[in-house]
Amino acid sequence: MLRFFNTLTRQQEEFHPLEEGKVRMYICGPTVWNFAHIGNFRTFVFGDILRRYLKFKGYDVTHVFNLTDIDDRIINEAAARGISIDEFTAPYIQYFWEDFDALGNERPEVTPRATHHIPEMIDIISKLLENGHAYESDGSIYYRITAFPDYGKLSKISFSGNITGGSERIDTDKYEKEDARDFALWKLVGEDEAPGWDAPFGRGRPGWHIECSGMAMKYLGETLDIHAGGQDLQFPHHENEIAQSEGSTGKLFAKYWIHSEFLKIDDVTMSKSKGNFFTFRDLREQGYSALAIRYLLLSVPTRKQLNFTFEGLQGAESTVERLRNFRSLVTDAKTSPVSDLDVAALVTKALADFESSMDDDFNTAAALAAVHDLVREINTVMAGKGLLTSDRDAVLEAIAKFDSVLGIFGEQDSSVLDAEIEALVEERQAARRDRDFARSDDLRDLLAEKGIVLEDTKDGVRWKRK
RNA sequence: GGCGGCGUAGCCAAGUGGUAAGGCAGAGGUCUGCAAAACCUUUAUUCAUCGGUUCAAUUCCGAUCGCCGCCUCCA
Repeated sequence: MLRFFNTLTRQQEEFHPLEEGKVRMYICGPTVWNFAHIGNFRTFVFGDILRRYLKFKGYDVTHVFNLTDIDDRIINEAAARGISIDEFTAPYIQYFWEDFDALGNERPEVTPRATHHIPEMIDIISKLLENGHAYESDGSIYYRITAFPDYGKLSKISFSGNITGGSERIDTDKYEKEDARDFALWKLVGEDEAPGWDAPFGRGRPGWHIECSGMAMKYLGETLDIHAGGQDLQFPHHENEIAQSEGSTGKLFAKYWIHSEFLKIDDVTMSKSKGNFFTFRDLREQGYSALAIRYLLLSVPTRKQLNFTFEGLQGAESTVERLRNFRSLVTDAKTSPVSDLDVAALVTKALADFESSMDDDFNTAAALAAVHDLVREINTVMAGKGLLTSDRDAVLEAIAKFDSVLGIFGEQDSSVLDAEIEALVEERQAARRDRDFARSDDLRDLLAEKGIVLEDTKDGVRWKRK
């Protein structure tokens, strides 16, 4: 049974079964023209782990991932250049997906553009106006928080001494709102002064929370199973989504909320405002592999902050290499009629440990420990008497299962070398047989330059791509 | 001011009321022409500090110190 611990809302104090073997999940992505930094991608990698694991458990997953394009800067900039919003955002979106794919993430089923869903947003706002959860003021539409007593249930924010009262950040006179906490659903823009969309309640632009309610409910229904995103979105974004959605439907909006914690760089939180952020591509350009970056990002459970260090990234590089070596060693393992250990039992235990760890609120650190335990145990068996044929197949199957969730083993190297390389390997083998080690070492260096690393074993030469 | 999180070996870290997973790095060894890979051994009498509860606390409670976040565009 899948359990989601560390529940954040009153709704989650009891377990909501995921019905009908189906999971509908929604993740808030970044604004498209921001260059998502590596901390952003932690959230997206976890979203990917989440959907992969649910599929592993046999659920049919529908995953909606929103890269938002409703942003005043985008709308204004596109208008200033005389191009459509889609034309303006296309290169940014492409750039994002390149990184997303390179990190080994599966594409979500639905990746909607907010600007293509204005009617859905208008529909929700109209309902909220009808049932008294929203009001018009000075041409704009605001959400009436006093009409939604549950407001604050997700973030457990109490407004007793908070925003309504003494916060210096809110200038209550600046807004024509009934209550300082009320937030904009629809922002009026003048007839010709700026780009906007026509609505029954006037020409304007959506507020920055309504898009997620609109798209989530359009594609996933009025009640979602899982809603995820970065921790910083919990308040106010997700709180406001709940208010909008539940205010308009009267139904539970999301059964589970999962918030990814921030990334720290040498114990300082990475953020745009601090300017201490770097992107996935920065790390790639420094020579780190996508697999190692992915490994590092998922090596700490998503609800805890991860302290990102280059020492740690280098360590992840070594770890990923060890995992890849392991799969390669098992694939090529010479089978033996006898074995030192009950490998079938080890595999069964590793799979069980992996699954129970993941079931426990997606404890990836513990799940990885199960993988590493099996790797060490099987390496020991291979270093001893060897693997039974059936055991080798069982181990390879287990690796495939682990990796269907984690995606950290990467592609398996092609088993075919091109003829030129093949000839060089043969030549080196001949030199070794003749004990011409100088020649043999030269050839090994030459192959290394061509990206082929050789390892001599008692069963012959092994090679892998660097 | 309101709300929340964290402090475990050189580094990244899991975890539990009964006495510390895993990875990286380090040291020694096995194997090897060398290298690489792999294996074995080893690295926290201790989980920020001080109290309390308990037969027993790293794990519960309280206090203290330190660090981080949300409340404001960022995942």
